[in-house]
Amino acid sequence: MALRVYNTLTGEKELFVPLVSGTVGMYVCGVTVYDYCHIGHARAGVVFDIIFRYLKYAGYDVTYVRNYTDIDDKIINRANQEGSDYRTIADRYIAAFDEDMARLGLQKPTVEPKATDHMGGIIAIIEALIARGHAYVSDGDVYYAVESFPDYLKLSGRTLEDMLAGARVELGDKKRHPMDFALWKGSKPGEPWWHSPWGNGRPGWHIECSAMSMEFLGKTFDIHGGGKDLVFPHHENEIAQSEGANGCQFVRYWLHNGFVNINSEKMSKSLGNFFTIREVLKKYDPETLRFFILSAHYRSPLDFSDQNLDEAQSGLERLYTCLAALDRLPVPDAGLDDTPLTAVGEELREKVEQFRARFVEAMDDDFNAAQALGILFEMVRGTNRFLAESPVPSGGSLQLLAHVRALLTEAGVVLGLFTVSPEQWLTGIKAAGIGRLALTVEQIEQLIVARTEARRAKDFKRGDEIRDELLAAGVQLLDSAQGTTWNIK
RNA sequence: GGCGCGUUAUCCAAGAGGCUAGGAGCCGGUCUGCAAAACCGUUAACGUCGGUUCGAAUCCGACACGCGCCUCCA
Repeated sequence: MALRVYNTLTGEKELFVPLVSGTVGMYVCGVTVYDYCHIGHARAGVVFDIIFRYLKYAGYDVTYVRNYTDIDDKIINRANQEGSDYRTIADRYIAAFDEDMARLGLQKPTVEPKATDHMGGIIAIIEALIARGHAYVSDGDVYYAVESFPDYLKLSGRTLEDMLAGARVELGDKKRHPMDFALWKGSKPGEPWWHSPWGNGRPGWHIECSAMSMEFLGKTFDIHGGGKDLVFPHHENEIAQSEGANGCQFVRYWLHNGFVNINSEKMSKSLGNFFTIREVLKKYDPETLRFFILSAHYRSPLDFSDQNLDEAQSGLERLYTCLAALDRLPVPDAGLDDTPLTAVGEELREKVEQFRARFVEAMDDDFNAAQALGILFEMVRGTNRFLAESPVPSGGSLQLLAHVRALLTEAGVVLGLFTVSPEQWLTGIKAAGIGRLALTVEQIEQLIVARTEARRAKDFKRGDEIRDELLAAGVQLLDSAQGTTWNIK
């Protein structure tokens, strides 16, 4: 029973052993704040949120750093387009990011630093790199000399020759080698700038993450995460900067989440096939989106479609329906009860006893949330079966069911699910559908009354007509002994 | 072109040498005036061709197809 994680650096699942026993330092690349976040950002956010949650559940004292890159060419371009300044753009999209992530139920990282608050650290690293012969000044810019760092590209397992064979590298006359990258860029007129030993300018992309991770986690730390698309060049360059400047290992375990696909193709800005988080949340509940993300292993591609989101909602509804049934049960007596459980009850008791170990086993295996969900569903099935057999449980049966509820809640905390009460979630799903109906709630309820009267008069033909009419309008009737309620189809 | 990943039933998706994953759906049942919902039960799979092995979805090789990175990306 020990946590194993897939390390991009070695290409293998490894036993996770932190630098300092009992603590974990984790840095995850946040976003460059120049636009609203899309579903790919949602995935990265949720994936590292559950990694954060699970590490804490496993007993670690976790320092989780997730940055905002709030100075970059894209932000400047956006500001120029809008005729505003980089700060206005950055602040607007930081606020939007915070709002989106909060809606998805992400826990706040320990620290959320901004690049522009770390200019001192950035400049210090560049100075160290120049002093160690890893960087050079060229006409107001500073570049990293990739040939000075023998380990360059160790994360993606390639060589400079491999990369150049792609033949899409631009030759810049300021660079000594085409793969050299900017650490500091001299500012052009009208651009934001900071003082530096090389003149006024701004940091290149990559260096801010080296500076902020070192500031909060030290020269060497345990986990660095981000999307797969950051492996090259971003993380590769971070390694070159941090290890070049500090002369020691930068990160022990590199974790990368897979892409969100649309029709099996990567969702990305350049392809234009992306959905923003706020668009999707107009149609789907945030926990449904989270559940969908958790339903595949974090390194696998995840195909985004309405059908898949609908299926995720059905699955989550099954879990919530069971929780709602559990919540309707009376509180069990404290006293012991010797009434033996039925065979079905014994089966459930066994599931309850094994639950925590199986859940931990799944999560210990490189955070396999999809497998963990399977274990939840198995317990739900056992519970439903037991409740079907003993609809009015008492004594020891109630205690067993209370135990089920506690375990589901416990797993829910790790997965970030079941954050609202089951009744509330189930009615929320219903309420979300009402806006899309042609009928008002009053009309629906009038029709239901008319149908009830028809049925009482044994006019089933008329009753069924009303039922079909409502169904065609998207309203599904639920008859029960207590009367008729309804749902959105 | 270089490097890497994937292909599991109708669909989504775990698993990684012998041990029921799971969800959605289909079908059957309970319930119902009949239905629906809910619940229960049930079904079925490992891209192709070879190899290793007592035994292969799982390991090895080839092939096919799909995807990713090599340019800004979570």
